[in-house]
Amino acid sequence: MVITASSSTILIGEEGVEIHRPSEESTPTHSHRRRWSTPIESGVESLDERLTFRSLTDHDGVEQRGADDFYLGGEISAWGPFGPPLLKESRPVAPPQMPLPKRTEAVVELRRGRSVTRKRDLPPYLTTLDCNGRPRFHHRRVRSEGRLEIASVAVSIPEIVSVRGREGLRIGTEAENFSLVLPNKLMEEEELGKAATPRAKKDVAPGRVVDTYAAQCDACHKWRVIDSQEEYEDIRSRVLEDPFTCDKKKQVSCEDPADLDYDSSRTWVIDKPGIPKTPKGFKRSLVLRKDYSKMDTYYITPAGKKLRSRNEVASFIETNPEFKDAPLGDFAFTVPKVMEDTCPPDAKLASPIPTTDDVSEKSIKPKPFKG
DNA sequence: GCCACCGGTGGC
DNA sequence: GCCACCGGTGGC
Repeated sequence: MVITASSSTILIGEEGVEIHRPSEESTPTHSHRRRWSTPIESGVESLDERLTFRSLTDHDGVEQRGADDFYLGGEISAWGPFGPPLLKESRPVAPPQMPLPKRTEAVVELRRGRSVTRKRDLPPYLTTLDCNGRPRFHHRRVRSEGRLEIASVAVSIPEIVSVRGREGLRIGTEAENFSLVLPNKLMEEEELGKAATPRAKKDVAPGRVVDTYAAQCDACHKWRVIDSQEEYEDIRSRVLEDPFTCDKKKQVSCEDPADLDYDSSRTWVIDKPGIPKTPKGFKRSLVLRKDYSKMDTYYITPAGKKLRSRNEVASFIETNPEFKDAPLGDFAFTVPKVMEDTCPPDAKLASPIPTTDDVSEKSIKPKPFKG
C-alpha cells in the first residue's frame, strides 16, 4: 500500500534563516503518491475509517494545518509523523522520546456542513521498515479539493557527497581531477589575492567538481566530513550493511558539533548507497553541469583517459588486458541526485527550483482523482 | 584534432 | 519519468 518517492524530502532555507519543518505547501515534489481515500463529502466508510483522521477544516471552512494534522499515529517510525529529523538539525536527536500525539481523541469531520464527532481506535502506522528495522518511508497527509491523500516519502539513506557551489566559496580543497590540480591552485591563488594561473584547457571548470565528501551519522544525523574520496567510497560501498556513525571518525563522537550543515551555502548532491569502490588505478569523477541539471560520471584511467560508460570501460579493459582484474561491475555510472534546494538561486536549472507556490500548485496539488 | 560539455534518446 | 548512454559540437 505504499509507493516510495525517489528521494527524501530535504528542505533548506536561505543562509541565516531558520529551517522549518515543511508544511504541505512548501514540501518539495513528490512524484509518487498514493491516494486511497474518498472525498470527505462522500460519506462512504472505506479506508477513511481505517485511516481515521482529524478534520483539516475548521468549522468556518478554513483549512487548519497544524503540526500534527497529518499525523498517522502508530509505533513504527522512530522519528514520528514527519519522518527523520531535518538534516539541518545538528543537535542530538532522540527519536524514541519524541512526544506522540494522543492516539485516541475525538475526530471531528465536516460532512455536508455539520460536524460529526466520533471516537475511533486508530490504526498502526502505515510505515514500512527496512531490513534493519529502520523506517523506509514516512507519510504525509495532503488535503486538496476535499480529498485526502497519503504521500509516502522515502527516508533518505544517510550518505551524501557534496559539491561546492560557485559563488565566492572555496573550491577544490581536495584535488578532484587526479592528474589536474590546477583548479585548486587557481582558487587558492585567488583567495590569497595573487594572479590567477590560467586554467588548462582540459580542466573541468572549478565549482563543478566534488570538493567535500560527507557522511551523515546514522545516530545523531550530524554531517561528518570524510577526508578522502577513497575513504568516502569505502563508507559508501558498505553503508547499507554498516551505517556510518560519528564514532567511526577518529576522536569524534555524536557530542561534537557537526562538521558542516546541509544548507545552500554549498550545492549538495546525494549519492546512492552501495556503489562499489572505484577499482584500483582508476578514479571516479563527478562533474556538475553548468545548469545544475545533473552530474556526469567518468572513470579516469591511470593514463588519464576518460571513460563515459560501461561499454567504454569494457572495450578499454579488452584492449588493455593488464586491467582485466578490475571487475566491470565495479564501474558504476550512476549519478548522484542534485539537490535543487541547495543550488545557487541564479542557477539556470533545466527545471527551475519550485517556489512555494509552484510546490503547492504543481507538486503537492494532486492529479485529478481517477476511479 | 582533441576534448569538455551538452542534448537527445531508447530502454526500463 | 528517470537514467544510462553516446553522438555532436564548439572552443581551444
